[in-house]
Parts: sequence; structure tokens; C-alpha cells
Amino acid sequence: MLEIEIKEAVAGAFKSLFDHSISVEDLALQPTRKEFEGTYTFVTFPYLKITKTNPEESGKKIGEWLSKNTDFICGFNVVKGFLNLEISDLKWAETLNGIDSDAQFGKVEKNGKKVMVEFSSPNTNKPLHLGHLRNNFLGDSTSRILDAYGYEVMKVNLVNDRGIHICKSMLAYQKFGHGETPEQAGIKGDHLVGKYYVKFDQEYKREIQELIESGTDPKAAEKEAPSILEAQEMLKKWEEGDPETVGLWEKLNGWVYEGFDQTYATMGIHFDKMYQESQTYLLGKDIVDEGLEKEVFFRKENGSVWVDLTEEGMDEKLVLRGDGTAVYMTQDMGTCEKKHDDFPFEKSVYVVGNEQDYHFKVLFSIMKKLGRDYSDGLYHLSYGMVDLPSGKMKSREGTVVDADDLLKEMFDTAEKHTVELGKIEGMDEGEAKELYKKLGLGALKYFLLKVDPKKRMLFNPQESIEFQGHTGPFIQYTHARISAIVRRADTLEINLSFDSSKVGKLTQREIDLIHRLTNYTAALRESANDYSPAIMAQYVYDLAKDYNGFYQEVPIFNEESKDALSFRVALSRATARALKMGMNLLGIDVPERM
RNA sequence: GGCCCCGUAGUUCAAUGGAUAGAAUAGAAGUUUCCUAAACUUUAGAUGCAGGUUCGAUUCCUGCCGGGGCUACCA
Repeated sequence: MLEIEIKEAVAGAFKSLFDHSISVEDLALQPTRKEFEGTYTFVTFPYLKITKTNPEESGKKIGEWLSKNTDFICGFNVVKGFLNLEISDLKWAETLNGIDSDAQFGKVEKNGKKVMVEFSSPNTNKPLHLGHLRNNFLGDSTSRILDAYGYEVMKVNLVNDRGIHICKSMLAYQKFGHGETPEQAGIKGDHLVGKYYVKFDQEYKREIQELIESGTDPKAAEKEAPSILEAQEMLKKWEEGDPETVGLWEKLNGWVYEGFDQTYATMGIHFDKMYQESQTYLLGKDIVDEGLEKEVFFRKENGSVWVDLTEEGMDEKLVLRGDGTAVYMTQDMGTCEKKHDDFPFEKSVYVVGNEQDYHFKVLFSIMKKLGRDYSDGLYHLSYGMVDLPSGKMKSREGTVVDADDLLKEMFDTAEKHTVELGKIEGMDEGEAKELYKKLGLGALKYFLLKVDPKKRMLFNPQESIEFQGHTGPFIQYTHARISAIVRRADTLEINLSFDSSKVGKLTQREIDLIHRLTNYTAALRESANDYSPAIMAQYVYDLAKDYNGFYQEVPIFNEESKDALSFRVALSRATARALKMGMNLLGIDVPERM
């Protein structure tokens, strides 16, 4: 890669000029700011002790050495401690040739390591909402990025299918459902069950109100309301395996899964393995025993078991109740171990909201204290809440954005825009429908992924369904446009290969674009190491923007030498390929025409 | 109270300790006989406050001010 070659040359300069060895990894190059001449900038400030002279002189010496001793650095200038390097047009053309003829471009060798990515984690008492979308897209995209970066990836979904909250919707259904089914009601199973969850809450609130009015203390009322007592009773029955209760649970969960499957299919997301909490909630007790034996945990007088993490800057944390039943942490320790047994990973990523930062910090500490060799590979991909302009989403107050509704709205808006712009001429209906889905989903995924995962973000429904500017469809459009160029080049039988030495003077746009193409792998690496699709999202946007600038400037099929023409087509083709690969990492399809 | 995260143009987002803090959108002004105008060009506009570390701070440290989260024998 070009950047490596330059770094090697700089290291050579240090060796030759100052008799000092620097490893290539320690050297940093940055893109030259556009107000200066050059493409790559080497900052000399940090090396003044080695060069034993002032910044300007250091830059000048290194620049001169590089010009003299390499055939691709054709010029340089020094501004203070900044050495700006110019790369010859020939080198750029050769670089593009290399990229374009490299069938393996963008591919990273498999590294033989396994990583498990857990995401989505829905509750089976209500449908998916906007927050889940951020989670799902992050998890899916991160999985794709890790896979592309050489890992063997296992995508898993741990479904929260048991517990008091599940019993709430079951109870309300039992009382008020009159045997209603999704088919009868004409709504998806998850929405039907969600309806009864809301119903429960209404009843529950009404009962509390009544109790308060009859003189009960508000706190006591919350605990004494008949509905909550019934739900607790139901949970007990479920745990005892009462056939009727389990039957109801299975029926409702079945409906919810059907609904979820539909939504996942619409989102283009699938999992390699499903875990259910109903199967894992009893796990972890053997780990508690192990921890006691290893004296990582300790038992209090009432029999409850704790871990002391004060040395790690945290508190004491309960890992088993006094009555011997499990808490969330017990379960998660067990599940962590089970996941590793099922798929012996080097890394395991949990895509979970940042309200659980502390929980995972504790969990990972415990696994480390227990001596699990994989504990350093545990990673909490923590993401911030999605806010609405009206404020925080609250399911009980009905201020959530439903995932299915939002997806449909995106598709509809895509259709409206597409038809308005007259883009569907010559497309059959199936093709057009396919396009609306790609655009709507592309817009939504890109919107949620372009933001740094850990940051809280604002989702304005009106503004979010945009297809102009820094959006998924902008990148998709660029790809469609390039595809048209490539199609035309094919009919003209333009040869892909060109003689680099005959391409001639390159424009700044062309250099920028090739430069950007050379950074694909670096963007992938950074994205994978940071578990951040946002980095890749930014890369594809910048690439698309660079291409649009280039496209605007020079007609590609104008009359010039065959080499110049082939060069531009090759540049287009390589860009399309990089865009497609990058967007694929975000889980976004790029259409051939739109 | 303790701990964690976040404060950047009107708005939504960027910026491995680097040069004159970038985009998009909204505002103003332009560009289609020519490969897709969902595009392009020009223009105006921002680092919460106060210190510190250094050649250099949006970035690192301290304090304050604002927003959010965690702080359950809930999950």
C-alpha cells in the first residue's frame, strides 16, 4: 500500500540522515489539509530530539532525502513542523491500476479467531421499537465488519422470554383476550401481545389509584394491587411448570416469535443461534459454587452470596439471593460460560444499551477474577438512547416509535420520492418495490449507524426520512450513477487496463479519489477495532462525495486517449466496488439503478 | 451523596494531541443542449465556563455549570 511505502521511505530517511531506527508502525502520516500543496503530511514536531534541529530544517532535510531517494515523491513543502509530500501522478495511476486489477482488494485474510456478537435481545411481551432498531443495526453491522476483518463470527440473539413482565401480558390476555388470535385481530402476533401488555398496565394503574383513594399508602398500593399479585402468582406457576400456564406462555410466545421473524426479515437481519432466557435463567449457580471455592465470592450471614469489587473501584455486588435463587448477574455469568462452551470465542461482544454499563463492568470483572482466559475478550458495545424531539421514549406512555410502523413509513416515503422524481420509468413493479425497500432501509440504517454508538442521539421522524445530503440514499445514488457509467463502458468495450505512464496529468479530484480508495482497509481496521460502524459509514460517505466531485468536473467519455478514458472508467469501477463493500458492511444494499 | 457518559454552527452529526475546527440541513446566490440535478458550485454561521499540562488542546488533567444514566436480594 502507498502509505506503507511512504512510511518505509521516511524510516529510511531517519536511518540515513540521523542514524536512527524508527519502526514503520510508530510513524504517523496524515492527509494534507486542502489549503496546502501535497497529499500526505508528516509532522516533524515529535522528532526534534532525533533530528537535533528546528522543525523547518528537519522537514526540509527529510523532504529532500525523500525526493532524491524515492521515485514516487515528486515534491514537498515545509510549513513549520509540517512536511507536506506530493506523490507523482504516475504513482497514483499505478496505485489505481493495482487496486483495480486486484481481485482481492478489500479482502482481509481470515485470522482464525472466533467472535460472538449478541444483539437484539427483545422481550416477548411487546413489539420492537426504535431503540431496538439501533441495537439491531449496530449488532448486525458490527458482525459484518468483524467478519470482513477476518474473524469467524457467530451472531446470537438472547431472547428475554420469561419473567414477571411476560406474565403481565399473559394475565391481561387471559382476562380480557376472549381467545383472540392474530389472524382474527388482523395484526401481527407481537403487536397483539403488546396490546395486552399495555392493557395490563392500564388495569394495574387503575387498581393502584383505587387503593390510594381508599386510603392505602401509594408505595404499598403498588405492591398490593390485585393484578401484580396475580402476575406474581402466575410467574410462580410458570416456574413450577403448571401445564395451563406454560401452555398459554407457549401460545403467546409463538405469536410473538412469528411477528419478530417478520420484522427481522424486513430489516434483513438474521441470527446464527437463538438463546432463550427460559433456558438459561437457571444457569450460573455452579459458577457461584466455584467462586465460593476460589474465594472470589463470599457468603453473608443470611446465606446470600456476594463479590467484593471495591479494589476495582466498584461496590460489593450480589450474585445469589439468600434463598438460593438467581439474580440477573447469576444468570449472566452462567450464560457467558455457556456461550463460550458452545462457541469457543476469543472475543464476545454484547450489544446492550449504556444503562447497563455498570452491570457489564461487574460481569467482566467477575469472569476475570474467576480466571477465565477469554475474559479480556469480553466487550460491551454500549450505545446511547435514541431520543425523540418530544423527549425520551416511554412504552407505558405510548411515546415509542414502533419498528414496523417506522419501516413502513420509510418504504412509503421512498416510493413517494422515487415516483416524484420519475425514477421508475422502465422499471417493472417488482423492481420498483425492491428499490423502495432498499432506499427506505438504507436511509434508516445509515441514519442510525452514522452516529458514534456511545452517544445519545436524536431521532426526528420528519427530518430522518431524508434522501438528500449525508444520507444512505446519497451513497446509493452515487453507486447507481457509477453503475450506469460502467454499463456504458462495457458496451463500448473499453479495456480496463491502461498504461499508467500515458494517463497524463491528474486533477486534484482524481488524486483525492484514489487516495480515498487506498484508505478502505484502514477504515475497515479502525471500524473493527473500535466496534464502530460509524467509522465505516463516514468512509463511504466521503468516498461518494469525492466521486461526485470528480464526476462533475470531467466528462468521462470525452475524446481523449484510450488510456485516459480507461483510467476514468477504472477509477469509477474501483469506486463502485469500494462503495458496495463498505455499504455491505453497514447491511445496506446498493442498487444498480435508481 | 458516590460512580459513569455527554455539552461543537439555528438544527443533526464529524474531527488517532496538529496547520485557518469539517459535513449535512435550514438561509442567500448560482449550475441541466453533455455519462442519472436524490447531484454540483459559491456564500454566511460553532468548541458551556475557569484554570492547568506543551511547540501546539474540541481532544489530556482539575474545578464549576448544564443534560442523561447507574447506584434493587428487578431483568
